[in-house]
Amino acid sequence: MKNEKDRVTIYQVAKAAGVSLATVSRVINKQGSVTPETRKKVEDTIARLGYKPSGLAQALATNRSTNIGVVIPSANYVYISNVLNGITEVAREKGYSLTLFATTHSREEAITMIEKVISSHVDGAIIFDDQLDAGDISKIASYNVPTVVIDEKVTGEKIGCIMFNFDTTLANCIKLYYSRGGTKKMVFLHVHNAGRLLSHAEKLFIKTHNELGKEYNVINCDDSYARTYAQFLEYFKTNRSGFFICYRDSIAAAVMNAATDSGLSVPADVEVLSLVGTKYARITRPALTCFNIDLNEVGKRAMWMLTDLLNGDLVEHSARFDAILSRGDSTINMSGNDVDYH
Amino acid sequence: MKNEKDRVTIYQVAKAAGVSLATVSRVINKQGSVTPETRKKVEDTIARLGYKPSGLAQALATNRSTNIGVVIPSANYVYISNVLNGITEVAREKGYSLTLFATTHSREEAITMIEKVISSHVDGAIIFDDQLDAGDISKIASYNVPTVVIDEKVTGEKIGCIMFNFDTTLANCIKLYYSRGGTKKMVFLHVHNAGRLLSHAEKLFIKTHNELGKEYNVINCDDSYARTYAQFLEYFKTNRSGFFICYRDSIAAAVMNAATDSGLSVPADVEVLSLVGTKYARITRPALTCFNIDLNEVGKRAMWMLTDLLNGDLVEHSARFDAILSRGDSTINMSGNDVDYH
DNA sequence: TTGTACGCGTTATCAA
DNA sequence: TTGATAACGCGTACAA
Repeated sequence: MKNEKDRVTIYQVAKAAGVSLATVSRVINKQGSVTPETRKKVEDTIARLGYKPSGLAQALATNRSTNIGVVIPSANYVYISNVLNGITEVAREKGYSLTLFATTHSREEAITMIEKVISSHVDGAIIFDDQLDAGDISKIASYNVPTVVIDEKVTGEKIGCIMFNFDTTLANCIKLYYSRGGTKKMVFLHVHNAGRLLSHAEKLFIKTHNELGKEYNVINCDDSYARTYAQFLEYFKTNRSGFFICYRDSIAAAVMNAATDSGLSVPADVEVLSLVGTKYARITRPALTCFNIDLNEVGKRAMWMLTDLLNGDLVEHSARFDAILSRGDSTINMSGNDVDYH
Repeated sequence: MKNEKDRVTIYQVAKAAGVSLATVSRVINKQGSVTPETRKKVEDTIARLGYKPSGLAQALATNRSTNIGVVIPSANYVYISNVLNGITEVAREKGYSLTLFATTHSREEAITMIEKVISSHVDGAIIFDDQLDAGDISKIASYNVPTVVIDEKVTGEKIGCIMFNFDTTLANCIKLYYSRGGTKKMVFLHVHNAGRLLSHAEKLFIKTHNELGKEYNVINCDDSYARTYAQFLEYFKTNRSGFFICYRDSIAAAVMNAATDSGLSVPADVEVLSLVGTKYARITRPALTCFNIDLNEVGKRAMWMLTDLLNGDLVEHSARFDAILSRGDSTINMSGNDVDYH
């Protein structure tokens, strides 16, 4: 079928088929006009030699790589892989490949990734990384790389953005809780360096409590199930109640399991709410009440916006996803919608 | 196509700095010798013009793209994203970018992805996809693309593979269960088209039972928490006991929750075991007994093997990861290790 | 130390 | 319908 030596080039195909390489190119791209017989001759030699055009050379010649750069934190979270998955789906549909640029928690590294994205000659980029601010995004766009940003408000000719809105839902929840006679003290679990979504929620949590004149608490915890579970096993030895607002399902489950394993009843003694809910909120017992944004859908939307941007017909450069309260059994007085996690 | 604003090229930098483009190239790659002053002059112009070398052109010229192709199913599973994450970590360390080729359940699509990998001119590939068999892998390797395959036995000059071993652990578990006086009927949950790992486990399950002369059951179910949960809510109306072996945590949790929500006790009435365990096995109550392979580690190992392959010094072309029984509270007579999910 | 010229594998523009 | 030939942006022997 093929020699294990060098790559078969278009030139070798041309030579073997006894035509010019221009003709081969026409056959490959089904462009221009070629005699059916020459076409067949060329196609046969292509098959015989096992020739595959080099995407690299094609991209260089056409200035189109059909490749999208994706910048995401390497943190192994379900909701991140949900976003990635949504992007993947639409990208496949539209014929784009994805080049992954995974960042750690360091901003320096994130900047490096931006440089790589620019160098990599991708047709566009989707960025979902807290380390990067509007300035960084503008920079990448200034290099003529159409970009869609997730969870950061940036606008521009070649920029689209998708925003999350947890604010309304969270504020409503807190108010509803107290208006329905909630008496447990509300506790916000602070995770260091967990991104702007959480710190923003925390600010809102505090602001709302101040407005209502209610007491609250903020507790530091690790972004790890095991450690948070251990921490709260200790915690519940002296504290026997509370309403805990947690970053994501794992953390919420840690608090909840620590509570039940300490002989407390959820939600009678302890109530728990997860901010970034995933399908795993459904497998705990009790099921977790959580805020939900369909992050798979967010990924799809991001990729759609990007293709529109690439085609020059994106009209609405900004989209918003509102968090929906998905009611589980880990809270008492929250009313919310049912969310289908398929 | 429309003309976009032109990219700053090495040639423009050379012209602006008053040197030849070879000199600029030397500065970029820190190769050859350049006078400190010329170097500074060039570096300044680079900064002033905001020049970024084109990875495409570099790759074409050097025949190295510093890019690895990754073929994985698009199914949004935790264990897949764990593998991807492991690959990502090491790739970042070694200075490689990843190009993602996501496949659906169709074999046809998987083949297409193989073609794309070959075309994309990547330096190497990591493949984790059940749709692809040894022949497909050999094909990609015949195009001189060093490849590491996960969960498929393939050998070759430019090929490495990582195998999973669930067999020993599963067979031992089954035998142990009966030898310790297990009386519940064992039930294997068959999921259609869920890949060779599961179908292999199923065969082994049946074989072991036949050898022991024990009765067993196989039940079809969907690879979805919600549907399996509903199915078993129905099931437990008439069946009040059993030992269920499930594909992954979501499915196992569905069966377990359906059992407890039907008033059954786990593990007294119903025992549940998850084959592909993840950290989510720890957040259910009772905690799930599961088989565990550190898939993050698998991803890392795959990438390590690939870099060795690329450097021509891979000695052991084949690696094996044994499943470890991680004991939870969803079974009675299983002994196993503690697994740290960090 | 620096510059010239060619190659990498395509596409695209002309003539023929 | 075909075939030279010039880009595309860069690396690199080789020469100066």
